Amino acid sequence: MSRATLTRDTIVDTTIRIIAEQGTEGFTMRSLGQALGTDPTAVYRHFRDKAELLRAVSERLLGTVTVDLPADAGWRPVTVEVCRRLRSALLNQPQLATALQFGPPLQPTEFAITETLLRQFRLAGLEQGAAALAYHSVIELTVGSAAIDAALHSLSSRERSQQYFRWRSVYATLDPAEYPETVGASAHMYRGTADERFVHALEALLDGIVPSP
Amino acid sequence: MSRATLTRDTIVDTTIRIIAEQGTEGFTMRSLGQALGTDPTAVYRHFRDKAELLRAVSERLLGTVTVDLPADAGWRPVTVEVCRRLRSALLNQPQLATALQFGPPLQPTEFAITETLLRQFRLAGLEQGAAALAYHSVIELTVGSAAIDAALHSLSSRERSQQYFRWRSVYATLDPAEYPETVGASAHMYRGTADERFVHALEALLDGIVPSP
DNA sequence: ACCTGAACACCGTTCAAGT
DNA sequence: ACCTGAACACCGTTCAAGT
Repeated sequence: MSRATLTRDTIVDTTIRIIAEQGTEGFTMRSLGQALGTDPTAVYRHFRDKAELLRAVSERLLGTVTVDLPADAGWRPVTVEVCRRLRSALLNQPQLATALQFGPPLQPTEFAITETLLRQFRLAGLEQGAAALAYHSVIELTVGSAAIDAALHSLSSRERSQQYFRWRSVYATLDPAEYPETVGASAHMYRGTADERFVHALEALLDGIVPSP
Repeated sequence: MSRATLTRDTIVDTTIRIIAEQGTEGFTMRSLGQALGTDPTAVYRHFRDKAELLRAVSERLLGTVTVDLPADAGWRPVTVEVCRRLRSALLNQPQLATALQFGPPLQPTEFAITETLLRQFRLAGLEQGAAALAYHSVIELTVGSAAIDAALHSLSSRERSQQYFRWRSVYATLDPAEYPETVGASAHMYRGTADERFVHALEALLDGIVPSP
């Protein structure tokens, strides 16, 4: 398709598009070669291996997380915004949310995320040690939310709603003698969007980290 | 090694052992066949495919999460214990924490986890809708903590500590002009064990979900 | 009834050969 | 300097053949 000379940027662009359209498992070096209109092995001129390519992809995706943040919104809205963007970026590359990465050795954009979040917690009045713990806490929640939602991310919002509906039905039809609470709460499970549930969880976590006066 | 006739239980046992020793990527149907002393394809007599085998593995691992819980410890210690056990089980099968699964269609042991957690939140005084949201919140945090820690899980505790030390050093040697908060908090990052950090985050989340009176 | 082993359709990656 | 394409060492899985 894309007919220009092969560059790292072109390759990263195409990789992101393939993963968005076909999911992680649909992306292979051969499918990438076909989308680029080159031999599959031509990519190895620009990236040492598949892992380095995916690292470049994550660098690109995470680069959007800390740009153009509202300047004077206060620590809490900024924290929520950064975490929502991070979750969204992770959804676009399940391999990232999944494991392996996270934790240094990181890339420049990941340092920017760490710095931004730590700064918000310091602005909220936390000491350095408490800010570090708070940072680990929100990262764990964000990664988990993305990992759970990743499987449904390639679905349309309509299909996603149907899937949630189906899951509620599964809970609703369990044996009420054995699973009374699950049956009772079944209508409330998987309610709203995954992003809304994530924000709710994040707000509760922030309430616990920085109790309001 | 194991010389008995092939059964589903034997196969699941051996799979868990291989994943524990060599990690997820070290487990292949061929390595499984070798460990069982059979042809690699013999397993297909007992499991439709690799996915069904891994589902049986997760069923086995998650089966330990809700057994023998302290009867009268109160909702909060029980919640923490269930989440810690769940996290530990997920660490033993990174594929589970990773994605794809979670969310129905689930297996019996997963329903037991859902029921137990919902029950604790009801005991804590939450309405059904609030209990469902609380359930989603703690699951997200638990899965995320396991996913982040999965990469280091096959290391010895000594190697793990060294890794954390190395990561702190990375943060400490960043440019303090660009990353002042990260450099300042570097000594506090990745402090203690991953389990301790997880419990800290979980306690904060529970504080936010059920404010103390 | 259960296991074997050749075979198939894939992977990521290497490397000599082309232009 | 960059790309090609055959080839290698793997995968998961199928299926006819063995016992």
